[in-house]
Amino acid sequence: MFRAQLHHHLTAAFAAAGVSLPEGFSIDVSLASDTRFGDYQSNSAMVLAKQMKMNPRALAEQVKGAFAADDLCSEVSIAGPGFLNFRISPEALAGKVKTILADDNCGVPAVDKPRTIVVDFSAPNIAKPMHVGHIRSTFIGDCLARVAKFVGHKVITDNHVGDWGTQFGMIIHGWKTLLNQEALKQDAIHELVRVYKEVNAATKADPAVLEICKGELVKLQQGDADNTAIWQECVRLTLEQLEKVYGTLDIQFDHYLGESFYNDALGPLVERLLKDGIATESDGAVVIFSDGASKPEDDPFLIREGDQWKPTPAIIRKSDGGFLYATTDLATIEYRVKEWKADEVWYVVGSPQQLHFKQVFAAARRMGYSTEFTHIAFGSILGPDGKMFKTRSGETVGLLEVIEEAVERARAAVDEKESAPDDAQRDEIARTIGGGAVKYAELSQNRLTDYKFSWEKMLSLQGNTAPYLINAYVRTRAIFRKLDGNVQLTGDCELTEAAEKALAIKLAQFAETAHDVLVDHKPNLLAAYLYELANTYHSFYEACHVLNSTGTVRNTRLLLCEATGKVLKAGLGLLGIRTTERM
RNA sequence: GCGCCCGUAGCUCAGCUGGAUAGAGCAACGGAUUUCUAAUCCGUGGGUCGCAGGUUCGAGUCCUGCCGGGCGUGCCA
Repeated sequence: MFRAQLHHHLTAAFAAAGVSLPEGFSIDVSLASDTRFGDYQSNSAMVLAKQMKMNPRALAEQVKGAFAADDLCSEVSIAGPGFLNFRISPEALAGKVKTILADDNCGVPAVDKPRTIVVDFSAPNIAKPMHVGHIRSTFIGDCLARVAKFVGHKVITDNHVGDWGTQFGMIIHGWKTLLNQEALKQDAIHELVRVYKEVNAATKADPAVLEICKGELVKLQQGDADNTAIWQECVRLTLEQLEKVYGTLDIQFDHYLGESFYNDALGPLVERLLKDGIATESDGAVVIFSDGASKPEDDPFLIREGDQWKPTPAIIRKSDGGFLYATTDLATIEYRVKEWKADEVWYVVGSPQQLHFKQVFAAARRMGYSTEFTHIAFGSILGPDGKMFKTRSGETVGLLEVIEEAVERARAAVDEKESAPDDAQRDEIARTIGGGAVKYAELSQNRLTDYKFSWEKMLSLQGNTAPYLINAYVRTRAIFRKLDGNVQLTGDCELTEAAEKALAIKLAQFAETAHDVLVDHKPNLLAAYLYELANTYHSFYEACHVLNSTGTVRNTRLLLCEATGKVLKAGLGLLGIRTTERM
């Protein structure tokens, strides 16, 4: 990629200019903040001059004089206090366009050292529907897994479903007393939720019911055959329905190892932690306290109370003998490291669980695991009142409901345009556009900030949306459809018009973007890039007519169209969004 | 109380390890179509980047304090 090439040449130029870099200093090359100055820029001369108390402008001149990459850059200039600006030569751009067309990965280089990365995301609960609150983890996790795989990592996706927990006491009791078999066949999750809610209400009215539920839970935990069978059926029915949802979302998992998968490992794990002195007993529970290895302010097991530090241990076994999700998470780590040889584990889970993960990761390190754990946190989707969507409150919007509404609206737009001859095709187009719109609404957003859920946002088909990007792709295809196979593309590629060059440089930057997404695990960088690419293509499309042109100009533009279509399709694919040939 | 996160245009949001005149979309207004899909393009207006200090050639970005909001903080996940 150009940025890496420039970085290489610039580093050499600093050395050739006789500048020795301070320890730990790395030269920066970034996209130009304003394309009037160039395609790429470096601020390193200014930063370095400051550190070394030199004149930044003079240092920049020195480096510029030593910079040798005539084949890559048509222009190197210095501006302001010492910005180094680089313009990529039309020849290099043309070469890159051809590389994108020839390469399966659109010219995106693979990482030097592929790693085995487990991505843990989505994690819905059994006997509960997926609601909009699951959007973030599901879409972000899927996207990051796709990108990681795309750049050459070995990726294992694992859906850590919530298939074990205290709610099963109530569900089992409800199953035995309130279940409607017909309704269960119709919509299993819906019926399970109904039963759960009814029992939940009953326990509040009558403490005796609560006792019965607790009894059912204990029986389940002790391996009672009837209750185990009911639980297994709940899991089976829910997963069956979830698979359909994931199917419509184009999301796949390599594994569905839910919490229950680790049940047998929990007891021995706690005993081992006790034996190794990592965990201790406290008030009847087994907990992990601080080991004092890190500074108090960095210690996840300490919290400041007034002017002293008070312990906030991770509890791994309750005083009643029950285990908690910290226990399960530790057992899960052991499995992923031992069985899958994971180098990294990414947890795509909301930011409220920050402390929990800090503790779990710290405990895992104390257990001797050097695996790199990352909590890929995200903000909350808020209700119209600005408060969190609560899982319990029932006032949530279903994930499928949102998708269906989006598809319906897209279908109306498709009908209006009459872009496809028959019904089945229009349905397919509407699904692509509607589903894509919902995904894009999420993925184009910075994951760390909260945002208010709005139908308008999720369903918008105008502006910076998936339909806009898909439309750009459709336009690339329409041109080739018009040619009806009557074209023989050659290697002739001469970029002369500003719009052509702008498009070519944008295409080239897919490589940088694909890698940048993983630096901070931010899909919105990819979405922003694709939006810019589509925007640049639309401008090119208006400025440079393709089919009316001839000779090399025509061939060049056709190459640009082909490359744009290819990158858009690949990029949207990384967001988990499909494309369509017409719309 | 303490910790973490957030506050940017009327609304929804970008803003990459500090960089050039703070950008998009929606909404508003004005243009563009005998030509490759107008779900498009081009343009106009719109800002005390919560407030006050500080660091420096340069701060939306880093530091301190304050205001406002959210989340978390020993036996739910």
